[in-house]
Amino acid sequence: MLELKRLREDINTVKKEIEKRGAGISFDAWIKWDQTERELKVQIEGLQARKNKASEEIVALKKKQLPTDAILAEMKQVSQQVETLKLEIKTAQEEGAAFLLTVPNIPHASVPVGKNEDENIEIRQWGHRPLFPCTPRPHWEIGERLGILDFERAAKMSGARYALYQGLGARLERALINFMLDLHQHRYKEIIPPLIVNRESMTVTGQLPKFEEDLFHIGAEDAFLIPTGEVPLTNIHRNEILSHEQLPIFYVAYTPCFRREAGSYGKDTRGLIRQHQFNKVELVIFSPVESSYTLLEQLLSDAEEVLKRLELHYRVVALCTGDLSFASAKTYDIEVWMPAQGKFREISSCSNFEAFQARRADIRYRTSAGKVIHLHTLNGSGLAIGRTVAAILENNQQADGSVLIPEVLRPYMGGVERIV
RNA sequence: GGAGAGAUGGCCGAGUUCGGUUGAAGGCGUCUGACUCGAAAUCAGAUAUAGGGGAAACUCUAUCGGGGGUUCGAAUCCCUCUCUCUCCGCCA
Repeated sequence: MLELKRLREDINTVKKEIEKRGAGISFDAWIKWDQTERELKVQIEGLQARKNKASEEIVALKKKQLPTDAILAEMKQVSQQVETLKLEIKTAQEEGAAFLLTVPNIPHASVPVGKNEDENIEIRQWGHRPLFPCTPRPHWEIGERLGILDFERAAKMSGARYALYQGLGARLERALINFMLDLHQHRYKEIIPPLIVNRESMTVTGQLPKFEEDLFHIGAEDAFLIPTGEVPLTNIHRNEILSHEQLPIFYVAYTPCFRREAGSYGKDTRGLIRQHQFNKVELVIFSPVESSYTLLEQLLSDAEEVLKRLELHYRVVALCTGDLSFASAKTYDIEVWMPAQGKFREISSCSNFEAFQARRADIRYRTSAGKVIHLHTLNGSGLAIGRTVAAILENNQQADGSVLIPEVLRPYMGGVERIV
């Protein structure tokens, strides 16, 4: 949610900034609602003040045992007027608030302006493409041949876009989870959150009200399966006032994630890239406002560190305004090299939401100057586990069909060096 | 699932029986000043958030878990939802 003050004082700049996303949002109706709301508020408050004064007068009259009929009758009327005006203001408020929940965040000044992902900017590359004696196989083929991935049986029990891991495949997935959690321990506090959250939690992080069709909904409870650990982690401090000494707060959590993937029919239909259920290690930071962009770089480098240790070739891109997600002010994607596809694929997304989520969640902190203000939230994948498995299978495949386990994972695999 | 109790400011905790200068006693904490070489102790004062008006001093409005109702007036009465606690049942 954007800052009301900013919208009121500087609507034209805000419009221009939002326009960079290419979202095509009109603020005209909101401006009217807001004006109506403020006008009605002045009227209501005037009447309210009269009522409060009258209330004191009534007490005084009663003490002196004087009649109160006249003033009671008058106040009854005033109360009715207030009632009517309140009904009017409620409509304006509800319409205005509902609209604001659908407005995306303002991109940070450093975000490159562009229409779509083609205009994202590559920041750096790390490592180099592995060389193969013959055409590298896609990871699903490798996984099925080695008997560690079974998509057919997963489809039988659940449908398309589910995976069944077996044997060393399951062990590799678990090894990655533990490796990543251990790696992030030095800065981040480990959390195991609920995987089912309520409507409000989803609204805070921005999945609702706009993207309900992407979520798995549990109708009987009006609850949702989380699409990312970001949701419960960010909601940890909902409606809280923290002290500046507590900040920044770093959290890491392993969670399964659940996504409907509505509208992505035909995309990545094979393999581990796009699943309805996948595992992820998520990093979330609660930051003082002045250091959130420094911490974004920190977050990014913490996520990169995982790929470096796994010795996987990757690049970092800065998303352009047209590719930025709804709640984000600035996002870096980390893309890992996928040899079979011959391209980089997103494996982590690190974002600074500034106060966008904090305002929705009302997460504030007391500054050293004693002011209470909304803090900044950041999150990043550190990393998506399924995609990491895919990257390892493809990048580390050998001519004989086996797959080498990255050295750092071997202690997590009981010393296994190679899947054959 | 059944029966009951509760939710008040940064924290603890009165007030709810009998609705009326109660934005809310008291304590703790925090801040400022006095005392002190300094500190502790002590004393005095200050100490919520949001929004409106005003150059400012200041002033008005809302907020006692959320929503709704009764009333001239609600922390206080009624309804409802959420959460917490106690007892019983069931359960990994």
